[in-house]
Amino acid sequence: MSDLLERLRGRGWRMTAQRRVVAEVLDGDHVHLTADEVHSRAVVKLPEISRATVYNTLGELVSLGEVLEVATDKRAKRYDPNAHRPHHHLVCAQCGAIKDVHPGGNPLADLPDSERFGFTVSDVEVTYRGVCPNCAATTTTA
Amino acid sequence: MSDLLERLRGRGWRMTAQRRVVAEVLDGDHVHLTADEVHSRAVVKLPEISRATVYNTLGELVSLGEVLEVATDKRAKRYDPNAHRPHHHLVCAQCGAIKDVHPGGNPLADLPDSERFGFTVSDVEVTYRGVCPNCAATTTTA
DNA sequence: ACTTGACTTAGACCTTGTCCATTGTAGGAT
DNA sequence: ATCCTACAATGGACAAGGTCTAAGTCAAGT
Ligand SMILES: [Mn+2]
Ligand SMILES: [Mn+2]
Ligand SMILES: [Zn+2]
Ligand SMILES: [Zn+2]
Repeated sequence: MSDLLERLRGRGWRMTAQRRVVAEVLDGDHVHLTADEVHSRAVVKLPEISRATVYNTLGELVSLGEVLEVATDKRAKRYDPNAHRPHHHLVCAQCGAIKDVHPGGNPLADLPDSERFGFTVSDVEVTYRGVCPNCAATTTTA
Repeated sequence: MSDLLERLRGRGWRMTAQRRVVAEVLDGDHVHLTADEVHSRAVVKLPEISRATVYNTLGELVSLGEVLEVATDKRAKRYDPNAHRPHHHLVCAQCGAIKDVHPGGNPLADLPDSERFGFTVSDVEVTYRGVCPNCAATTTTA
């Protein structure tokens, strides 16, 4: 993640304790936190950080292309630091757990011209849904 | 759509003017309205229908499997009466227009076991994004 | 026609997210 | 080392989408 901070400084980003903390919270694999989750975790490290700053910083990271917005459920947006490797998502329908996945195939090629309604199609987003091992175990035991 | 109303009555649904109007508003192809859009249109036919009733009725239609919730943008949920023919969506990134599409291929088969993290994967949702003919024309002219 | 439980209503309330005026500060200039 | 100032942070108001409740209404079985 210091990679990220270096790159941002290079882009003229003013480095502040708040921004550092947000970047730290977003470190890791399969991380897809809501803005409020980012805020809760940031508060542990920097008690006075405000909600507005978290939203601002996430918004900037998104515009800079360093973080992705993901909308897997129909509630809050989630923020995904894995922006440099294209991927899709696998979501547990019960607990909401989200994994990054890299399916084979080319879904764009699977959309015939007759199904394009004259659109210029540039992008496709795939969301797999199922039940995670954890939830499966809990349900069968109960 | 009277098919739908018959089926619902058969399931013990009490038939009211409000429910009839909501069902009417949701008739047609490529229909993906937000709850508030449903409400505005319903009000034209039945001026005193309330927002709460629209939300209640949509929620019931979703539980009954007669209407789908679609979250193509990150704002309001959209309600889709085309629940009996599985399909995916093609969305205009500029104006938000949504078309129902039926791609070939089998995205489920494209997710290798090594990318399933022990999940039982049961469903996949594909969203294509692009620019609709209308928006393309407007942009090139301007 | 009567009865009753399901349905509808208005509005309070919640969550997520944005906006703004004010206060604070990072980092270059001296 | 200190000063300066443009940029950043803050808290609170605001807005949109959505949920919940208490009270009134009505569809439909008898
Ligand atoms: Mn991801
Ligand atoms: Mn549809
Ligand atoms: Zn789970
Ligand atoms: Zn368009």
